[in-house]
Amino acid sequence: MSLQPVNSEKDVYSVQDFGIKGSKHTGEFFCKILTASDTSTHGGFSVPRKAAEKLFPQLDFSMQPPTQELVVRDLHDNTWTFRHIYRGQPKRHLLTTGWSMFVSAKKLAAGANIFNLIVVSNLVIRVLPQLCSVPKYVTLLAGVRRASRQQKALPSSVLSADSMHIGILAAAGHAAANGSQFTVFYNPRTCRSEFGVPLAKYRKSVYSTQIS
Amino acid sequence: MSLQPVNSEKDVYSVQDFGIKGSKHTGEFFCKILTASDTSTHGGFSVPRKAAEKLFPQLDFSMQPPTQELVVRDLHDNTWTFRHIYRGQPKRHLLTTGWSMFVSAKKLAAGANIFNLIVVSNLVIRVLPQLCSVPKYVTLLAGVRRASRQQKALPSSVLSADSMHIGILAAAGHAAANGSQFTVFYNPRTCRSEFGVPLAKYRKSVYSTQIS
DNA sequence: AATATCACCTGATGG
DNA sequence: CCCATCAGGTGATAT
Repeated sequence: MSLQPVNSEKDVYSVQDFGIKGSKHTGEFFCKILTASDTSTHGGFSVPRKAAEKLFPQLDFSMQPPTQELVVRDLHDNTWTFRHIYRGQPKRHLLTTGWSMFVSAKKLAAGANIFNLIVVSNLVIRVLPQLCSVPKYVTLLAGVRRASRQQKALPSSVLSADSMHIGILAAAGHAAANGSQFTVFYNPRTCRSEFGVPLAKYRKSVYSTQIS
Repeated sequence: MSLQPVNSEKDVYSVQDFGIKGSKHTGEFFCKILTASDTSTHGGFSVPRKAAEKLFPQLDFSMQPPTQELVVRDLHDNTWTFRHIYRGQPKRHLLTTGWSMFVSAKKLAAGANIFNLIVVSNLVIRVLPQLCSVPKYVTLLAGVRRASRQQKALPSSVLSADSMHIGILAAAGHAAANGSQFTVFYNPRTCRSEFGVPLAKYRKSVYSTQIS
């Protein structure tokens, strides 16, 4: 999370402007339980046909094979670039180059073979309208699952929670006083989650007032 | 083993004529302990450089990449075709197409990761002089290892060993009486073997007389 | 320097 | 018929 000082009213954004465009966006997402093949280091992401055709910018089918570059942005405003290709026999949509980096960065993992269970987390990706003439936002919920083997707990800070709060507040106070940017790191939650909720729905239900 | 009736003196071959050309052949073989990569379904066989350069027909290095087809014959006179290619960074000799069929047919397997142990068996391959102007025979000892998991014993015949001998002799006798061909199937040994011995050496030490 | 392993792209196959 | 998995070829990297 990056916090920046507000210099004018124009820098204040409402939740509605924050990328998710309300009802216009309804239904424009898909959720897929990741398979072993999707998360293996060996291959890419097999995109369900309907999702690709409905949500992705249309491919130029005169190309052999049809290919395009998809630039997506996650909730932390990190951008990810994927090669989107339509190939194979029978033909199918795949994300190849760039996908494995995303898998490892997000610690995505397939579920056990028996249950093929993936716990969906709160990761949301919007496909940037880079290759469309009409801006088009796509929401993609990516599944996240804890590795089944017991993970080493991240070395938590030797500071107490109170000390950390104080430190963070001090940093924020200093930045505010000087009009400079500062960054707050937080631990992404590592517990399992049973549901994936579209960001807009979450915000609507949680916030009663706008945030800036 | 295929046995055929002898019809004339010209059909009698000495051991020397049986493919292995005595001292001319000395040293023209190599032995390699197969790695996991060599036997995986994923790739080919990584040929030790010295072996490839000394024993294989020379590649045409004007090709990009240099490639040739190697036709080899095993002791049972089965022929196997391998694509021999020199590629990668750094450059190396590989057998690709055809190798995996050979691996599965011969039940080749890498050793345990810990020991990388392969038991060398009595498989000998000669590279046919197909692509050389001067006939050139190459001996290659391929490693064989039992799968470490307990294998189902092959269903042995319900016949006793004595009964089988009698049956085989009867078949042979009938074929000999009628001047027809017959075939004896035998179980390739499945036990581990600590050593690989060149065929010529083995024959020299075991047989005091020629066989036809 | 040689080569074992790996990441990654590919079409084929079959549930 | 979709797509999960597989077999196989490639250069990069580690050993």
